[in-house]
Amino acid sequence: MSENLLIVNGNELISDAFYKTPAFTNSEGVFVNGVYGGIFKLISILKTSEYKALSISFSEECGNERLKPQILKFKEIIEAKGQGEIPVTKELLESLENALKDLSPSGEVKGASFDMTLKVTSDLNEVEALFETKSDRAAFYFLTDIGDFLGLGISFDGSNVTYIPVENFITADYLGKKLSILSERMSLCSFDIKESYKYFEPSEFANRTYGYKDEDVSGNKCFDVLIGAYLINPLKNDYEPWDVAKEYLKLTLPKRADLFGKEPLANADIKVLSEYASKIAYICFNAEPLIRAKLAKTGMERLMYNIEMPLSYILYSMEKEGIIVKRDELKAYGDKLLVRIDELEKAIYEAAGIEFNINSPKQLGEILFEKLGLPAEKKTKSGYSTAADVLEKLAPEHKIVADILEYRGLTKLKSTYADGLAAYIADDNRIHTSFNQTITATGRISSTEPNLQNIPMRTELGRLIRKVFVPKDGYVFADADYSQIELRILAHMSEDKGLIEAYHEGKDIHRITASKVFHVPFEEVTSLQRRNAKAVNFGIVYGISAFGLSQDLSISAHEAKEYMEKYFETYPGVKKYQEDVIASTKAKGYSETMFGRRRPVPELKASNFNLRQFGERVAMNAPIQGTAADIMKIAMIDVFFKLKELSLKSKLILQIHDELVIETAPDEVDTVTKLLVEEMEKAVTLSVPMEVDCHIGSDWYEAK
DNA sequence: TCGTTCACGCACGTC
DNA sequence: GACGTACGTGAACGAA
Repeated sequence: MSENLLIVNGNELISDAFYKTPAFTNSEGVFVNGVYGGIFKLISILKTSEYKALSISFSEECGNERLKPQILKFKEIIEAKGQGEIPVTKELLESLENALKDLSPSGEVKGASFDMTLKVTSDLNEVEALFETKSDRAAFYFLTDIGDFLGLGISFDGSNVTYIPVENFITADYLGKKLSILSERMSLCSFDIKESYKYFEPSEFANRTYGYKDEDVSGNKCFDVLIGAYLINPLKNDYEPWDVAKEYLKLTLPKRADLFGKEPLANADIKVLSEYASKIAYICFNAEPLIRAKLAKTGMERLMYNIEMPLSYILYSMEKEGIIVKRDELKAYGDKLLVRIDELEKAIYEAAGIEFNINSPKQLGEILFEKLGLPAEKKTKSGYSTAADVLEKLAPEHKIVADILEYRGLTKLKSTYADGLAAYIADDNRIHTSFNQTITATGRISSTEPNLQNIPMRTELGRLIRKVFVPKDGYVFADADYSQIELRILAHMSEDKGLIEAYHEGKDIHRITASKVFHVPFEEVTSLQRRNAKAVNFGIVYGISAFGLSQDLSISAHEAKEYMEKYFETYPGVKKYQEDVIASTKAKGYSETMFGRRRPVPELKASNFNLRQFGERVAMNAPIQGTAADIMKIAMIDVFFKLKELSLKSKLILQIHDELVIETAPDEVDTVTKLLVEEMEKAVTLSVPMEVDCHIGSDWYEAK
């Protein structure tokens, strides 16, 4: 009960708002800025946290003639809602919002305003003095523009903000060092903190040589408002500062694009720059406690403090390290593809009797289904589907189809990988991808510019690209991946006896499944049976439908349904688990991983059947995929700090969901291999063993 | 009118 | 199920 009760001192709330909100009157000419601001704050707290009830106390004392009537007015409004503990309901929020409208002279609800004093200085003495400020925390924001560091906004109390432009003695490195030192004695908060690690290193990580224990949640070191907002709701498309300002503080901050457009920030007015950076620091300072409280309420403190925050530092380090790509060999690979692409292009034009743009699904559709009269399977919104699986079925009908498929495959390799990757090779001959921590709905990391998490693997020709990814001179790659981590998590979470037992046997899991499902001895499982069982195992993890499975295996929906029924007979715990997880997700409105990471699933309550079905698949998949992501993140942190503890030269450089790549010094190969396998396997203890395979190679092709 | 920019759909690479 | 990128297309926009 007490956990969910918000206790408010009414006098303080209104008094605080009275001084922070500019004076204004309601339509009757009575000053109401304090009431307005107070209710505004109350609503924002109630909305961003999970209080079940509200209790507001008042005292006679208020010490200010102008303040008193506003406190009384507020008391009147609150007492109309009930006495003592008032339940927090939708109705309560609505009536509070209506009260706001009544208070506003125009009837329009306005956002709160920045209660901020901004000082701009680059005077060395002043800056030195500023960094001596006594406080238990600070919020800052590095204003950067395509690599240029322009200035720093920083606040120690959430109302006085200083903007320090980079000039003269005040360099980016100087400010970074100041922050590093500051981090030794106070908690630091920023927005998208990974971007500031270029200049500053929090002492928590700089001095750390070991991972994080489950039991000590390291609550108060670094804090990233962006990551916090993401954990609370991972479904949003973006988390710009203005967005957080609006959601948590009801403040309006212009979007960066609106303020500066595409002009380089260096050209912008110092006043605009300083205001923008300072407001973000202000937002961080004031949103931090709200977000911390919400993370505590929702049980995501460990995720935030022990996992995501240290991870952001590690991702920065991996990005900075990068991976060497052999420019010339990549070029040669592309040229080789081009020869064959040209041949195919000619053959396709020849067969079609006309030159057209093969890359255009529209034109291709017209050629195949109208000019050549192949049997069409109209699928997409805008015309014929020419997707690979459709074309494969058409292949026997006309020789052009096979050529088109090959052409598609080769041009994909050429444009996305050969040419695409080449554009990202930096002067140090390395590709420095961006690992994004706040994109995915499930908790996975994503990689962009370029995406190094989808380098070809399936076909031999595609896989050859991996030969151009190499470690530095004399070094090798150590590549470690979890074996079927998601299926193992399913076994653990579903507590299915058969599946758990199967993993303890330590034999080929797909073969065991086939043997059980098709009732044949382990040794007599055919390769087709194994393939089918594997597809079902795979599909189950995705919460696949019978239709989806039928597509995967190119069998009828009826057959697919039979497979799934047989599967559920074999592993009844899995079926039970899936039903339970759908029900609980629906009841709670969100799914949860083993570590408490949440994903809202509003689709489960949709009236549209297909959307609801989608919601069910999400509910089945998100806890599995998300738990795998959590485990890998823990492993990365343990591996990273272990490398540091042992003062190894080897560096973690890539993560591909269930796989880690370390650029390994030749004399450290044995240590690193052992370390990787050990740390990854012990990142979590499940009811099934965790298995990690590690390979060494002199390029990524060989190491995989 | 022409060229550029943008959002969108499609196709396909990975785990 | 979860992503990111390349490409073609058509609409919107601005300059000429």
